[in-house]
Amino acid sequence: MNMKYSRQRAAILSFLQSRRDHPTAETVYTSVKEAFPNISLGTVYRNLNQLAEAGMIAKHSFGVLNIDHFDFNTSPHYHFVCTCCNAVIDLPMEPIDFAAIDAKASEGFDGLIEEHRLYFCGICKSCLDKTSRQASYGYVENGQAVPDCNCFPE
Amino acid sequence: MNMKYSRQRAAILSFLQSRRDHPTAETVYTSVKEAFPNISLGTVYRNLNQLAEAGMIAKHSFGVLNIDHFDFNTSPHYHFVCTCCNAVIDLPMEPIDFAAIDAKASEGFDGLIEEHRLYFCGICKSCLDKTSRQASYGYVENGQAVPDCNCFPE
DNA sequence: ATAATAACAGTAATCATTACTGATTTAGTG
DNA sequence: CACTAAATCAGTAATGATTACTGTTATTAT
Repeated sequence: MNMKYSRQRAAILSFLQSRRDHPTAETVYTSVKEAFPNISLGTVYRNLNQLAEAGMIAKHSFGVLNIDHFDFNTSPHYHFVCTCCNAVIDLPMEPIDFAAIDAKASEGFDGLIEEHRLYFCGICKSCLDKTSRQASYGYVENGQAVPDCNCFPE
Repeated sequence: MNMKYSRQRAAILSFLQSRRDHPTAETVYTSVKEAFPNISLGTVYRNLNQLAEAGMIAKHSFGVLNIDHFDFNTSPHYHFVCTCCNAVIDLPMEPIDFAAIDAKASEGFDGLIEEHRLYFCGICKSCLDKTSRQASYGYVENGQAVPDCNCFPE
């Protein structure tokens, strides 16, 4: 199954390259639609999956989210997911040396461990700011400030 | 919102308690249906979510799988997901001390990291066995044994 | 140019999960 | 024990992300 060139796929890849956040298929669709008004969401999904399959982009499926995110950056790095606005943000940390942990996991387990998946959850800067701003204006529920976040609407 | 007793919820919880694997809502449904033929899948989902919300069970959403798994065991432990048969298996390892790693993740990041999610992927014992058995019988594709696994059909 | 086939747009289907609705259970009170 | 409020139920419809299908168009090698 050879990969043939297509203008749509090129546009999708180029859009991904231009972004540092981790767009969803829907976001890619909305953007690429500007240059290709007839492009269909299925085409976007198919191409994103092909590109991921070919190792040219990364597809991230976080359990806390029910939507896939795509990343032009395929080098190993870790992600943070904001449980408030669902933003996916790169963590500026060195790759962790997981050798010891993987070894530990393999002990007493008779299957073959091939990889691990790790990500971090919490509240991003924008949501923290919004939360305190709202708290100071009285948007408080049950004694806790209630963030009504859509900091990075996607 | 008080939690009122219900026979259905009791049966769901008791079923979960009886299992060491990590059943899906569908599996719970199929089993509890034997005692409650009229129970509906929606009821199972609602109760599983309620129980998870109350901290009585755990709900695990792994990115590699597109289906939730439920666990009576709420104590901290790590999981292994077989990418071949999709089984979810407890790893018999001590809880990892993540303090240093969490601290590292927080460095240079201006959001609030509240938790991390970690799990391991690979091939479970049953699938490994099946693979080698198939390989010896010639079920080989592209030079690699192709596991056709459904070891733990769920 | 032509022919083979990958890719397309458009649309329908899938699958896990959630939301809605009117009937039934539960649990506290007199 | 009756009664009432509210949680829960069964059944069904809706949702939302993703994939599959189909007939047409674009790409690429000969």
